[in-house]
Amino acid sequence: MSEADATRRPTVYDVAQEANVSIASVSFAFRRPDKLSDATRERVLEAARRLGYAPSAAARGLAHGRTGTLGLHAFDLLLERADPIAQANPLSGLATPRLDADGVIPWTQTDDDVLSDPRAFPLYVDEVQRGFELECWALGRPVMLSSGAGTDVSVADTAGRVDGLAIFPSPQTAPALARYAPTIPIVLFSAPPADDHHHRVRVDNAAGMRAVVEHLARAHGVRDVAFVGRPEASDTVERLSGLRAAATEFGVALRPDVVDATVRGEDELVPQLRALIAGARMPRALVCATDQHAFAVLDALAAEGIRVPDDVVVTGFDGTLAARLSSPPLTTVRQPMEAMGRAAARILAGAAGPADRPFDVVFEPRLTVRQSCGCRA
Amino acid sequence: MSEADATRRPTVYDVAQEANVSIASVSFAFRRPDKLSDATRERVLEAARRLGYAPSAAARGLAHGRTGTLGLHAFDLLLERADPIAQANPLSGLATPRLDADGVIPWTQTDDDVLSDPRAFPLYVDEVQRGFELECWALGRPVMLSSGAGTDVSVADTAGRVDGLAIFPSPQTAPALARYAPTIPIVLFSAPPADDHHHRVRVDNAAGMRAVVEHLARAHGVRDVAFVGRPEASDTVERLSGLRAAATEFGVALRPDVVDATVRGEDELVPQLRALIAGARMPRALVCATDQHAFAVLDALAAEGIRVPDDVVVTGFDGTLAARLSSPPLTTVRQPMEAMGRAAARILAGAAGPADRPFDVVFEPRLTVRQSCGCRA
DNA sequence: TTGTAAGCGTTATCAG
DNA sequence: CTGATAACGCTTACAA
Repeated sequence: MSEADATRRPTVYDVAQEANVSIASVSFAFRRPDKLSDATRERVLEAARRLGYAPSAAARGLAHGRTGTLGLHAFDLLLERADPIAQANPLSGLATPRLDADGVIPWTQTDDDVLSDPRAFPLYVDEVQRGFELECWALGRPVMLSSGAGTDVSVADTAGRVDGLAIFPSPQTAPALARYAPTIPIVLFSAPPADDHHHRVRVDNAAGMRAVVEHLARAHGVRDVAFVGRPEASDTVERLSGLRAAATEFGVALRPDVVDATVRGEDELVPQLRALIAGARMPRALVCATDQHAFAVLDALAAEGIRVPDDVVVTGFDGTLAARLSSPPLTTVRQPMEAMGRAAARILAGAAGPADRPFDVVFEPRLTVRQSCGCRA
Repeated sequence: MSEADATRRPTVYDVAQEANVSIASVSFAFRRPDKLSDATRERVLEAARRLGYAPSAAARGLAHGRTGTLGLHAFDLLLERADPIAQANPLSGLATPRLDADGVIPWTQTDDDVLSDPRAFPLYVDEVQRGFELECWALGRPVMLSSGAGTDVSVADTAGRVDGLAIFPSPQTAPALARYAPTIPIVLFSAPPADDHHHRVRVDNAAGMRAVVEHLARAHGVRDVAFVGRPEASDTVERLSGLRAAATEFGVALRPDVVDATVRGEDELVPQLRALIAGARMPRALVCATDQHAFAVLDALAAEGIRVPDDVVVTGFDGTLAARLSSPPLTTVRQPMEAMGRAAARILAGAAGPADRPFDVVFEPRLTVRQSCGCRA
C-alpha cells in the first residue's frame, strides 16, 4: 500500500510506485497493453487493482482532448410537460424526507402518487432519451444528462463536458447553440429545417397529420375539424400546416380559429370549449398538437359533460404511453421516439458516417387508432 | 478574433488574449466575479461570448479535484429485463437504418413495436433513474449514465468520471465496488444490509410481502400460496423470507417448492405450471417476486387455459406501469421508485447531511390492489 | 521494452 | 485588483 491517505483517489503515480515502474507504463498497461511485456503489464494491473485505481476521466479528457461522453440536454422541459411537478422550482412541491433518521420512511413522504402519474412519465422526451441511452450503451459511450434554462452558461457547461450534444431545442436556445456549433457536433430533435449547421432528427409532421385527417374523413366521415395547440412551438407550426394541407386534400373544413392552449391548459380550454358549445359551433373533431393537449381536452370535455367520441372526436400526436390509458384511449400519431434517440446518438458518435454536411434525418410516423376517434375497442 | 483555427475550442488563453488580460483574470471572471473590477470582468465576459468560450469541464475537474457529476451505473441490466432487446449484444436485433440517405426513414425500420412495449419500459430501474435525474436536476448536478458488465474496468471507468456513484448491484459487483468505496461515495439500490461501507436505498420487502398475504388471506380467503422467482437475486431472497413469515402469521400454507423462473421464463414456467396442474397441486395463489415474473406467469397460465383470478390468483412486486396494462391488471406491491432515486442523489450530493456512517434508507412500499387477486374492477 | 518530459486547460497561491 | 506560476492526473512523442 502506498502511504497516501486511505481516502485519496490513487493516481498513476501511486500505481507506478506500487508496481515499481514509471507512470508511462501504468498508462500503457491500460491503453496500449501490447507495448508492455506481459510481466510488467500484469504487475501494473495487479497494483492498480490492489489500490483501487480508477483513471481520472478529467485528466484523460484533458490530455486526450476528448471526454468520450455524449450529452443530452433538456431545457427546463418540465415547464412544457403536463407534469404535476412542472413548477418554476423543480420538485418544489415534493416532500424531502430526512434520510438520516432511523426507521422506515412512510409512504406518505414519497409523493409517489404524483410521481407515478403516467401522464407525467414517460413522455416524448423520456422515450427519445431512452433511445439515446440504449444506443450509447451499445456504442460503449457514457451519457451525460443535463438540463437548464437554455441560457449560455447552462449550455456552455454541458458543452464543456461532452464530445457531442443532442438537444430538445427551445426558442431561446438558438443563439447559445450557434456559439458552440463550430466547436462540437450538435443534434436538434424535432426542429424544422434551417440553415444553421446543426444536425437534425425529426418526424414527418405533415404525413402524420395527413394520416389523421384521412382516417377521420374516410373511416368516420368527419367533415369539420378544429386544431388545438399552442402555435408558437415549431413542431406545432408544422403540424398545423400539415393539417391545413390535409384538410384541403380530403375536403374537410378546418376552423380558422385555433383553440390555443398550453399542455396543462384546462383553465384556458374550458372557456374556449364552452364558447364553441354555447355557439353550437363545436366541430366534429378536435385535432390536437400533442397527446398532452389531447388529455387536457379530454378532461375539459368530461367536465362539460361532453362525450368522446360520440359528441366530439379527439386525436393526439406523439403516441406516448399515457395515450393507452386515457378514457377513451386516444387515437394518436406515434413518433418512433426510441429510433430518433438512437439516430442522434449514432450521429454524434460518428457511427452514422462522415458528417461532411449536417444530417437531417426524418422518420415516418404512424397513426395509432384507438377509441377516441370513434373506432371500436 | 484570435488566430486559432475556427474549429478549435477556445481556451482561457484565447479569451485572455482577446480581452488583454491574464488567464487568471479570465478564470476569476467566471468563478470569482467579485475579485475583479467591473470593467475587466465585462471585458472578459464579452470576449468569451464573442469567441464561444466554454470552460473545459475536464480541465476544471482536474484542477479542482472534482467533476461535479453524479453517476448512475447499471450492470447489463437488460439481461434481467423482460425485454425483447435483452440479448448478449445489446440492440443486436434492431434495425440500423442509414442516416445519410435522402428521404424519410420508413416506419418498418424503426422497430418501434419492439421498443415501445410497456413491458420493456419503463421498468423498476427506469423509474428509479428518473427520480435520480429529477433530484440531480434540482441540485444543479449533471448526471452521468453508464452501463457495463460489472467488471472492474467498467466500474472503474465510471468511478473516474463522477463524484459519487449509485448502482443497481449484481452479484459479481461486490469486489469491484469494494475497491472504490474508500475513494468515492457509493449508493446501492435494493441491496440487503451488509457490512461494506456503502450507502443503501431500499424498500421494506418483508412489509410488502406481508401486505400481500394479509390481503389475500383476509379479503379473498386464500389459504395456500406458492412463490415464483429466482432465489438468487438478493431482493428475491428477502421477499421470499418475508412471504414465509407472513404466511405463518396469517395461517397460510406456503408451498415449499419455489417455482423457479427467470423474468422471461415462459419456457421454464410452462412445464412447472403444467406439473402443478397435472398433479392438481396448483395453489390458490401464485405470489411472484417481481411484476415481470407475474407477467410471465400470466402469459404461461393463459397459454394453458387457466383463468386469473378465477382459477388461480397472481400477484406481483414493484408496481411498474405495465402492471396496469396486463390482463387482468396486476395486484402488486409498489415501490416508491422515484423517491428512491431522489434519495440516492441527495445522499451522493451531500444534501442528506454528513455521512459519518453509511446511510441505510428504507422506504415503505404499498399494496396496489387490482384485479389479478380477485378484487373487482 | 521502459522511462523522461512536455503538454492539455483549469484553478489557486502568491507576489506585485 | 491583476499577473506569474505551480499544481492537477493523464497521454504520448521521444530517448534511452
